[in-house]
Amino acid sequence: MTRKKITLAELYELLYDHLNSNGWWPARTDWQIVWGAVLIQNTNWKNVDYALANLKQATDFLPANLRRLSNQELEQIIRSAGFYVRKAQTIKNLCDYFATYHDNLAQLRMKPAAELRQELLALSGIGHETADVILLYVLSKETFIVDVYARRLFDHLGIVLPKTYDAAQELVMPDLTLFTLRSLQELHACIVLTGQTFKTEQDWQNNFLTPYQLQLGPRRGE
DNA sequence: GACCAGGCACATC
DNA sequence: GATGTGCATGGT
Repeated sequence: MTRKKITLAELYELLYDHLNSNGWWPARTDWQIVWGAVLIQNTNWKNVDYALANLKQATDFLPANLRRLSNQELEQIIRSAGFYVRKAQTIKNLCDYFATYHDNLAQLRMKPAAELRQELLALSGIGHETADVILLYVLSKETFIVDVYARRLFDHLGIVLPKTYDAAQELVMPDLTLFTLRSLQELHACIVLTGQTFKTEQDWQNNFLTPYQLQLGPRRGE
């Protein structure tokens, strides 16, 4: 059977209508999002939740308080999230970075997205995905997060994304012009939710997305 | 007990 | 640039 071709915007509408995304990164404050973005790297949310609860207790998520902790202390606080030596160092690196802006996120948001991305990627422990999470949810920059959930969903909709992060993102980027910051956050939330909703191959075989096939817009310069 | 979960840096070819 | 490996916990 042939599947109906839909655009990314149409896919977003389908996801929005069928899933209760409640649309946000699960966190109350900007700082909590930043630390959560690091802690979630190759881990599950439950383990991260334990670590975040400890971190809130110890620091209220404030960078100024985090800086007072030794690496060893921080490691024990976030231990449950796994890879804790590296993640503690990464959080410290972010603290140093934010310190150069006096922990003023409003000031950071005034800088261009490309510049911010470059600065974040220069920090050890911050890769493309983590940088994009911080850009999209904390620094109010419009971007598309290429995570395993996005790859999996696109795959089931007939599009295998390129292996390298930049190439994958570039392929999706032209279609993002129709999205607002808020809807891009919602889109990512919905995509994550598909991954959490459809776990087995069976789940993917028969669901509200089955009749559709994604068609992305032309790439720049083609 | 094996396998997995919203990565990343580094070594090697 | 592509591919392989170590990092570590808690749930199923």
